[in-house]
Amino acid sequence: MENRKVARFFYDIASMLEIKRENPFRIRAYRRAAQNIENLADDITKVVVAEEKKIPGIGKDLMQKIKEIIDTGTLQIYEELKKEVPPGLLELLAIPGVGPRTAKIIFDHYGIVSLDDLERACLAHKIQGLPGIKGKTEKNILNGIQLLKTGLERKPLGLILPLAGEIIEALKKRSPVDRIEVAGSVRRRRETVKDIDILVSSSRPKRVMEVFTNLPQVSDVIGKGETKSSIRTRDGLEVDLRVVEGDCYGAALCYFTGSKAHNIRIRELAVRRGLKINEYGIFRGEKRIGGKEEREVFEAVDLPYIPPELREDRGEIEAAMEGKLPELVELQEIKGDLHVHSKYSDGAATISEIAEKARKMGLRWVAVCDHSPSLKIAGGVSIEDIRKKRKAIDAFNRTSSDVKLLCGTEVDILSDGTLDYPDEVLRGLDFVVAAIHSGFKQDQALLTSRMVKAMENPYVHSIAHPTGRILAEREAYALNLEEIFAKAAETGTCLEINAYFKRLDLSDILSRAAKNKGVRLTIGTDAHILDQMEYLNLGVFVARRGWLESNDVINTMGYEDLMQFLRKKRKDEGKTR
DNA sequence: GCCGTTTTCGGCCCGACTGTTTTCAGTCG
Repeated sequence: MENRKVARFFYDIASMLEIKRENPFRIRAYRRAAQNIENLADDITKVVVAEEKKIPGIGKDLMQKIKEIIDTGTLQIYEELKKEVPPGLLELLAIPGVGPRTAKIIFDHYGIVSLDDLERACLAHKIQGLPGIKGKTEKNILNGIQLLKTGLERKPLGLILPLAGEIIEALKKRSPVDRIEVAGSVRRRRETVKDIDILVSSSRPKRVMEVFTNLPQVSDVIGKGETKSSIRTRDGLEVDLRVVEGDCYGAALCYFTGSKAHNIRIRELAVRRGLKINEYGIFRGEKRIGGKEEREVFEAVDLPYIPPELREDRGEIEAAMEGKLPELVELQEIKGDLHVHSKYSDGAATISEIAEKARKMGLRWVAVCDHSPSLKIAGGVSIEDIRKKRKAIDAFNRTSSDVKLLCGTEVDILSDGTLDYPDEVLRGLDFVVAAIHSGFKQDQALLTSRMVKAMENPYVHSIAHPTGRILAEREAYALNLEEIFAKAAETGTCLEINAYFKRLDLSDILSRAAKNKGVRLTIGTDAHILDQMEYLNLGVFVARRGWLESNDVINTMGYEDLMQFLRKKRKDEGKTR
């Protein structure tokens, strides 16, 4: 999508203006615009052409600049700024502890524009002695560079949640906490997170800090104070703990949950009402008028409660004002998993083990989707074996009343867009999810046409991991998503939210875009071992962050309704054929 | 540069911490 490219221009302009010490509010305007463009569910190019939708934070001037980027591929003001502020200088801003002021001073004196050059200069002690910089700052810069190099990168939520849970349980058990919750991006369920924020209320904060900094998971104590301590875990993750008084727990929870952009909007609303909101409560003048519960913060600015997953300033404030917040799908509403592998292909579990696991998780049905023959490396199921699987699943279903299995497949979309099983075979299956596993490097038109062709098949119910991206490993393949969404809506094909912790594909933003185009979503864990079925919650988090309601997600259907729904596409297609 | 249930001009979120400072600037979340 173009959105990220356009946003990049504005982010860079903001940084360059910052280095030039321009008007801070102008800088903020560029940043906010960049963020809003990045978070836009629709293609910015289309929005600009249509001119019907107002993007918050983008007025006449910035709209003109977006047009310029789309038309010419660049921006005049950007090119001019680049002459004054070399792009390399922006890299230095990525170092924790180095802001625009420090970067500028270093550049002005030594012309340094790269991490390596700055590291050498620090080691040679050439940085201390510059105006406002002494030994300690120099050392901090070095630490910052080190941190940046050794991976300050974000980690997948799925890996972090269990750790956050462990720490919270340990604190509950061993220290005098009254209330305790995870905050920050973990609470907002972002797909990746940089650190874990935990909020506690306690009458004995010192004791809580003591226990926290001595947990077995701790490798270093970064800082330890009365109200805030930070540690690094053995796998290099930073965990911040904050302790507040019970009376301001709600205000603090809001504050530490963020996002920052969301908080700013809420506080702006407070200012207009003559109020002040901070982490210590809600204030009218000097007088505290609330803050014990999170709900009070929203009430103070005349808004309904906004779930943490929506707090990204992606339109949730406006929606809340108009009473149009979505009723987000809940984990408890999910009746089954639409993508699990069994021993028939490369999964580790038998169908009865899968059903037993589903039973334990409180699910009512599971679609067992094994690979098709061309995916030899994953033990693709031959046509002969698929008949055996059909019989085994039918036999299982006859004896099981509480959990049902669907005989499914994850059929390969071959490089010419045909499917890896003939229609006669697909017709005999309950659920068909189609996926691209080869030819990732094909050009956009070809990849898109493969997927479109698959969706036109009346037996294909959903497309697995539609963009192919893998967090921190592989970019999405080149697809025309506008076309994919339109075709999905037209043919009644669903798109998958793959809940495997490294995929989460579709993403939150794309799920929302798909929904807006009239597409329904399926959630599948893509589990290859039983434990991975528990990633189902990650899929729900993506759905919630994508503003999806229960009706948008097929997994909320009971078994009978689901089977009826799955048969429907075939009939509808049959009519038009 | 945006934006308006006090405003089309004059505002624009809030506080903590750190390092460098004799009262504050820079950075961060």
